[in-house]
Amino acid sequence: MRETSFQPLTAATVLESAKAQIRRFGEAKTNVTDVARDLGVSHAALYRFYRSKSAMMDAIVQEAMDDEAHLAAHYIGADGPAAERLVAMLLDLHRRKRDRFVGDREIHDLYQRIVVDRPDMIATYAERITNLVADLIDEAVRRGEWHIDDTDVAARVVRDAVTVYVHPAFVAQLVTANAPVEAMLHATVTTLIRAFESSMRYGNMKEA
Amino acid sequence: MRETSFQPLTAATVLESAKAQIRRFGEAKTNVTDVARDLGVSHAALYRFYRSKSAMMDAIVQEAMDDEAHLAAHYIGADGPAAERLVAMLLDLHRRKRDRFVGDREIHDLYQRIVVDRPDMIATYAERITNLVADLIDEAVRRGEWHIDDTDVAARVVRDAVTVYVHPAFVAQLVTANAPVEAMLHATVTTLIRAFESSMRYGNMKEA
DNA sequence: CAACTTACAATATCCGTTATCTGTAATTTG
DNA sequence: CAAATTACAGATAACGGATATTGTAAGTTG
Repeated sequence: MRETSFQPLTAATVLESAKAQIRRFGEAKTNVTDVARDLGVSHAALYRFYRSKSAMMDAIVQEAMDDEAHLAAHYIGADGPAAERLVAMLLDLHRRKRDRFVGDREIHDLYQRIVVDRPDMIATYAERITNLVADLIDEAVRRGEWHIDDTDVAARVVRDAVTVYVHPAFVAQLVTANAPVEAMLHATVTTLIRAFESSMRYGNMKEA
Repeated sequence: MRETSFQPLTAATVLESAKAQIRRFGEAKTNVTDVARDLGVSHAALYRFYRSKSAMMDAIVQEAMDDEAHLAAHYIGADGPAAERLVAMLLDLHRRKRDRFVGDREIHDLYQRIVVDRPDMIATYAERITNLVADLIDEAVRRGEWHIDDTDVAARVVRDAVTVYVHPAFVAQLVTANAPVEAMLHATVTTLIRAFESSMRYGNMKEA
């Protein structure tokens, strides 16, 4: 109960209660009346902050996505070789997903549902991360570490190649199967980097 | 109706009728009674060939998987540079999935369900394809085209990197979104090949 | 009057009943 | 007697009325 430790009702406190409900009972058994009861208000009060229940669910996942983007952004414009930073960035993104699956299962399940039900949200998120990768690649090219004629294509190659390590459904499967995920992610990224170091000419590939 | 053009009842004819039913009505509306009626026999007769309805569904997808493996095997031990053969092999695998999605939607949907419900079947299939990729890589290394210290790791890197282009759910999404899938697949595989040409040392990575 | 509650309409979910389907075994047929 | 059918029991799914939930709008309160 949030009610006991009194807090003003805000979008953030509503989201906290919603997450708490989902963690206890799962998304399926979570209804806005229970979330409101947890906050000590009527369910209608929550519609001041979210115009629907699904907007609330979306916001929870959006928060997680923002967290991941922030985590990844940390490696842009930082010191050290681009190769090490790219590996670290993608490893971090993988670990965030894995940690959610292992330690915050119900939220992970919600995230996974959104991946299916909201391709638009996922596309926006994917583009955001891809742009961060593109920024890192651009730096490496400017610093002369890598030689790539089309850094946008290179960024999308990276994104597609590591999707399997960051997509909630695959992470769940790989972790469950006890696969050596980090080693494989490392091998994959190392391979891409080798190509970038050796110089990649993509020619005139048309945009997405 | 298969009944008109008389054929002996075999596992293959049963599977044909099952596929025909699924194509017309979808998996959900397909029952074994209808499949049997289409063949002009009682539903119990089918249990001689498949010990359950789900075994029948599995067999349909297994047939598709076998077809894909056969398609891929074609490129092993063939003439021409390994780079061209790897690109062609993966492009073929992608196109088979895409063609099913575009021209045989109900069977594609069944395939996609099996991916979720039968991770064991998928794992076996994935390993089979990965082994073919490993064979092709081995050849390239033996012929001195590529320089790779651990071809099994390399094969798994290829598999993970192109999963997004051959996984039914992703193919469906990419094709629906009108993404330049073949160009991206080509860019991805080209990148991996560049690394292989330039020489990949994976060191002592532990097995899956 | 901003923040909330109560009241209510529309929608979705639950659940007990009914019907259908699956899988098996005893029985028939060529 | 091999191959199939008919008959049937258990499992699954479809149906529909009762219940709960969502979302809105009118009303209440500090």
